[in-house]
Amino acid sequence: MVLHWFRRDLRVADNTALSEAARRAEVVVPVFILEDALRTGPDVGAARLAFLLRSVRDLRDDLGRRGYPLIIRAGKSELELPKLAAELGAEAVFCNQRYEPYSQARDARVFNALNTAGIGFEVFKDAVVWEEREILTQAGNPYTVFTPYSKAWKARPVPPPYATLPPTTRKYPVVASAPLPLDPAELGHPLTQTVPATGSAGAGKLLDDFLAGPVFAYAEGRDFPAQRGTSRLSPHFRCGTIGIRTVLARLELARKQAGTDPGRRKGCEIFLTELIWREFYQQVLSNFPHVMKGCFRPEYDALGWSENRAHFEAWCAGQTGYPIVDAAMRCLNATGEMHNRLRMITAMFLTKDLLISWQWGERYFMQKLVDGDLGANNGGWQWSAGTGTDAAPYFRIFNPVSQGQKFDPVGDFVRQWVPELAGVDSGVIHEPWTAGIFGGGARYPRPIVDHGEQRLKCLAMFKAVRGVGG
DNA sequence: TGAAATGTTGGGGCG
DNA sequence: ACGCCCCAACATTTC
Repeated sequence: MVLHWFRRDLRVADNTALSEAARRAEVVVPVFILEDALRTGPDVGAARLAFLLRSVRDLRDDLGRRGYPLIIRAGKSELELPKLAAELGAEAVFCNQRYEPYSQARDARVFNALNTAGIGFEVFKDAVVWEEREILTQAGNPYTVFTPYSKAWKARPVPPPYATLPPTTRKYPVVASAPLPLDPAELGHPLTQTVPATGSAGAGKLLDDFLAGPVFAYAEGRDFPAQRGTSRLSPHFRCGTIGIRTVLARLELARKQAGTDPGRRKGCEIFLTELIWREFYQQVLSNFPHVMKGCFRPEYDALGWSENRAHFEAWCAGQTGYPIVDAAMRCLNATGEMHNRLRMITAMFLTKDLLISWQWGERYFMQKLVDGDLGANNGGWQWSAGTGTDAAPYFRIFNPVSQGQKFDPVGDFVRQWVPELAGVDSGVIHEPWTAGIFGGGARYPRPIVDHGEQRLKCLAMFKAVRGVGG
C-alpha cells in the first residue's frame, strides 16, 4: 500500500506520483494534510486559500467518483504521515516535488520522520517539465537569461501526459478524516474577493475555451486586458489542478490545427513561451534562493527606496490618479486576478514612479493574488524593478499614460474598474487631469506624483548605485 | 515585453 | 527659381 500525499497537485489526471503509485502498488490511499502553514504561513491570501480548499473539495469528489476516499488530516505533515501510514500499514508515501525552499525544508523533516519509522518516501517531478539542474549551459551553470534558456527548453522532447488514476472497487479501511473547511475564514482569513471556478473541471473549461480561439490570436490578444485573450490558467498551475504535460499535448494539437497560418502559429508559439517563463523563474528560485530575500544582483540591495506609506497605500487601493494603474489594482483587490500586462504596469509604477521597493509590491501581490506563486511573482517583480535575472534594464520605464493608451485604447478596462471615470471620453481617459476630471464633484484623485519628475529621480537612484558598484 | 531627447530628412508655405 | 523656415515623420541615441 502507498499513500499518495496531495499537495500542489490536486488532480487525478497526468499526475506523476499518483500514476506511479497506481502502477506500483496494489492499494493507493490518497491523503491531504491541512497544515498550519496554510493559516500561518508568510503572506497567506484568502482568495488563494479559498481556491486551494475548494480545489481539494473538487479533488475529493473526483477521487470519490473513482472509488477512492480522500483522507484529510490536520496538523504537521511530519507527524500525521507516519501516524497514518502506521494505522493503515502503508509501506511508502509518494508525493510530487515542490520547489519553494520552505517546502523542501518541510519535506526533509517528513523524510526523516518516515525513514525513522521504516516507511519509504518518494518524491517525483510533476509540476515542471524540467527541473533546476536539468537545463544547464554548456559550462554546466544555470541559465540566467531567458532567451537561451527557452531555446534549450524547446530543443528537448516534450514528455506525454501520465495516465489518469484508474477507478477502483476496493473496500478501504475506515480511518479518521478531518472536516475540510471551504471558507478560509474558518482558518482566520475572511474572504473579501471573488474566486474563479476551481478544480480540474474549472481548469479544463478554461483550457478548452482558450484553445478554441484566443490562443490563435494570442500574439496580439494577450496584451489587451479588456479582452479575454489569456488562458487564466495560472491559479490552476499553482494548485496543480491541471498538469503541464496535458496542456502541452493539447497545445500541440492546436498548433496542428493552426496549419500554416503564420499568425495562428505565432499565437501557439508565444503561449508556449509564456509557459517556459514559469519554469524559468522556478529554476531561478531553486538555483538562486537568495532572490527570496533580496535582489538577484546583490549590488541593487543598496538602492535607496522610498518608504512613503501614504504612496504605498494609494497604490494598494487604486488611488494613484493614474487610471490604468488604479483599474488594475482595484481589479486585483476585487478578484485576485491581474492580467500580465497590468502586472508589469503596476509593478513599474510602484518601483519607478513611487520609488518603493519591489519587495513591498511582491508581498502585497502574494496577499491578494489567487495565483500567487513564489517563483513567478518574485521573478516578475525583479524583472520590473530591474534587479533580477534577464531584467528590464533600469532605464526602461513605462509611461502609465502611454501604456494605457496602447493597451486599453478605448478605455474599457479603466471604465470597468474605475466608475468615477465611466463617463470620460476615450481620448483623455488615461490622463483625465488634462480635462480637469478631478476635484470638485468628481471623486477621482489627481496624480499623486508626476511621472516625468519621478522618472528622473528613478534614473538618479539607480545611477547612484551603479556609480559605486561599477 | 520603452520612452524621451536629439538628430535627420524632405515637403510645403512663403517672401 | 531660390533660400529659408517650419514641422511632420522617421531614425538614432541616451537614459
